[in-house]
Amino acid sequence: MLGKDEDGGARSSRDGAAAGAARTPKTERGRRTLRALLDAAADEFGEKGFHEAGISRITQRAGVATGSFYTYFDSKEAIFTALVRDLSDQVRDFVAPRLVGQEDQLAAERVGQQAFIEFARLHKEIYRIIDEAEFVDPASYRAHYTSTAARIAARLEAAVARGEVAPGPAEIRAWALMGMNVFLGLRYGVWGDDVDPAEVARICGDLIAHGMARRDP
Amino acid sequence: MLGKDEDGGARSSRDGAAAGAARTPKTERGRRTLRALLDAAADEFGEKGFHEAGISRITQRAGVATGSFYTYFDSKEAIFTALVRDLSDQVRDFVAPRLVGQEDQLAAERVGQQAFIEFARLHKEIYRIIDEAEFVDPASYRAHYTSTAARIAARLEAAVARGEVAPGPAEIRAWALMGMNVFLGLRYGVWGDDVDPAEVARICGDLIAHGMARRDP
Amino acid sequence: MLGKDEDGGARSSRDGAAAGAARTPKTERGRRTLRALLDAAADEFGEKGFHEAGISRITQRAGVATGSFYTYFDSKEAIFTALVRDLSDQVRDFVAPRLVGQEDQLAAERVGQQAFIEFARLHKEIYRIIDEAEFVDPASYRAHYTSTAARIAARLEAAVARGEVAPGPAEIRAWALMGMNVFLGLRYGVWGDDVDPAEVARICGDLIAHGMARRDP
Amino acid sequence: MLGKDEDGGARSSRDGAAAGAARTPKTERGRRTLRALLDAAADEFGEKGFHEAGISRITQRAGVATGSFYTYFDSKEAIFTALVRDLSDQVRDFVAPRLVGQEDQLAAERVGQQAFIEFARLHKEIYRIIDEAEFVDPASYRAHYTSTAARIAARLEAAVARGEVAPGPAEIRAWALMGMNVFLGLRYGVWGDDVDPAEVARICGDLIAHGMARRDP
DNA sequence: CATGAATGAGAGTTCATTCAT
DNA sequence: TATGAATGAACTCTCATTCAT
Repeated sequence: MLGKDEDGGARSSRDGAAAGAARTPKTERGRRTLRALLDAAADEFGEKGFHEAGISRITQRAGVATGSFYTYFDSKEAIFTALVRDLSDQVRDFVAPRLVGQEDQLAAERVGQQAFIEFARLHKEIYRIIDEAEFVDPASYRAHYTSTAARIAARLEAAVARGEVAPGPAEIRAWALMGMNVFLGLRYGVWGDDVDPAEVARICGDLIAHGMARRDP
Repeated sequence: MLGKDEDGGARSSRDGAAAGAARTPKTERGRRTLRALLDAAADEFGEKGFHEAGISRITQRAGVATGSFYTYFDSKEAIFTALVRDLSDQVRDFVAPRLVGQEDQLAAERVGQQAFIEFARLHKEIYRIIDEAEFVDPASYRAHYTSTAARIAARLEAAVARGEVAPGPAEIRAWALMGMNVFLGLRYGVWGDDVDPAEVARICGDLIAHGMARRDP
Repeated sequence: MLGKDEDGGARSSRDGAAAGAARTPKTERGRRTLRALLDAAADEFGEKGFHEAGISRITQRAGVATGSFYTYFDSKEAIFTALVRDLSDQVRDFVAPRLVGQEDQLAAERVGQQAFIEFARLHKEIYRIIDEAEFVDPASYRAHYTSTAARIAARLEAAVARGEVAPGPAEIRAWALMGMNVFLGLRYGVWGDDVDPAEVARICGDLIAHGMARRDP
Repeated sequence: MLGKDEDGGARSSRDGAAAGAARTPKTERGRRTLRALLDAAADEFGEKGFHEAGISRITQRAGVATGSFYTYFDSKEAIFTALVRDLSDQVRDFVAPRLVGQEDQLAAERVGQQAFIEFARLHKEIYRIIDEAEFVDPASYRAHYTSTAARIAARLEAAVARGEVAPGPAEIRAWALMGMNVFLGLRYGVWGDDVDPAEVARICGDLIAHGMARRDP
């Protein structure tokens, strides 16, 4: 599943996306074909899933010949990986800017949660694609969650140091937060839009901050 | 992903498991063959995943002829569905008994969390299988989480009524709890056993009960 | 295709039908099972055709176990052959009685034609089954038409000798008559009942008797 | 069974044959492969019949890889249908030219009959293939005979109007003529060549023209 | 004589990838 | 760089027949 926590880092944003897996075209025509293939792949993988998707259906959607596919990608896995990365960048670029400038870490978590649900609503097929990486490319799936959790943990430790958050084991807490995040995104972003993301984020933020135990006066 | 919350209900435990998708054998010999196929399928799907798994490899593992598979299942999808249900029953039967007799609901959630991680450690392949249902049999995947969340929500509402839990929207909270549950199970049950499940459950339970905000004296 | 011309002969009528291909049961129970299998086979072959029909579907229709089939028949072909013979007897028993006592041979042909169409209307599935023998059991298919034509030819020769019919090569005429017979049965018996069989027989009989050339005064 | 009466109409002769069921190749090489597959299928279906025929045996005969079959046809049924149409065109192109320029309609029918028997002698396997369409593709089988009969009927009506043929119901007569035609083709074209087609046509033509009743002076 | 599970060869079909043009 | 036909291994699924009970 997709996590919200792509807060910048090494990769160059957009444009050069998917550069690792795809051959870089030298002509303008080639660039158009590559983009057409990625877009077609997003549609095809989104509709059918990795295994039901077909290379020739992707090329058909893109309006190019079957053989042209291998001018740009080495294999079906390669374009899938390129696509996951392309989309992963899009999440990061959507969420990251909204995290900065918040009052404290708890507020930032709440805002991030809300942004993530909103993103999921806009890109339902993307959610499914990244999820399937668990089966198509397990290493990257694992890496995605491990690194996302590590970043959340780092933020929590910093927040503890700043006195915004009560002391406690950062990693366990990070995985718990990520789990909430992902499932609320699934339920209120992808599966239904019956509740305002801001409301979801508020409830979730309150739970993270104060728990659910009865509060005596 | 798998949720812990299968606390009883209509389905008869074990034995009749997978009854919905498999043809029910009329002889003892048939019963043995069916069980052998399900066990073999759990191994095969667990190792290879749905698409890489092969019917003939399943029958080989089970020690029966290829054709015998179709005496019990209509298709690869059918045995997968049957297997998901079979395993789902196993989780429920493992977790449910430990939920009863707890002091209050917050304690029950903590105990359930611990039991779930322990189960995940014993059946790592199972976790992967149920996860893949999102792609192989989306309806059952969705049904699994929707109904699990509904049951958590019902417990929370009862707990609110009993005054054990502060008032708040049950459904959102339920999805948040389920998300924590699933991801902690993934991290500390399947991917690593470097932390004691009891410790994980304690931290998580504390988060659920009191949140992470700094507590002033 | 089926011909009308089963005018008695060696085979014992009904009852012992299909005796050649099926094992003769010794008990009353066995006799019932055999009959049930033949009836079920008529339905199954009639609906699906030989290749799409299934032994186990036949036994299901008959309400017996799969294995019981081989108590009575050696193979799928065997029951098919038995069935063709069973049905072939039925046509003969239906048509033959009406041929006797006609004024002359031309009248007999007309009456036979009418009876045949009427039979086809009552047993549409039977028509199809016998037709398929061309592919399932070519020898018997060929034998059926060859012997039917031979009998028609013999009748024609007798009629020529009696002066009822103009001289001419009997075999060619016989095949021509049989062809008309079969196709009119197909069109006005099996495919449609929009025309009265008596009318069809009258037109056809007139053609056989006087041809279609303009008759000058 | 095959009828002789494909006298022109909309379909473009040869070349574009089978266009309805086969994918149209875009290169010359593709055109050659398609033709090789159709020819190989005619041999294979002719020898073995539809159900005993095998796709891989067809591709072997054609000298192409198994998978190449599906570049041109969707299924075994599809190539069978294409083949029926291809062969149907061949009959039409063989018979139709000889019908024109005859003295009157009765002469045309006689000539057509003869041509049809001659064609059957040259293409025995074709006869069997089209016959099996009754079971493999009933719709096209039915359509073939229905439309053939309709064309014969139209010719008869025109002949009646011209005074060449005595008045009478055209459709019934058409089915009777087609039946003769088909069965004489089977007997004297496919099953035996012991009689000169011209002789068969002469006898049959005489029957059609004047019937078999004794002609008093 | 009945039962129903077991058998296994063989079928049609798919599709990622290659390659001649 | 584009094309689209060619490839062939591998798959799921069928079903007539056998046999232990």
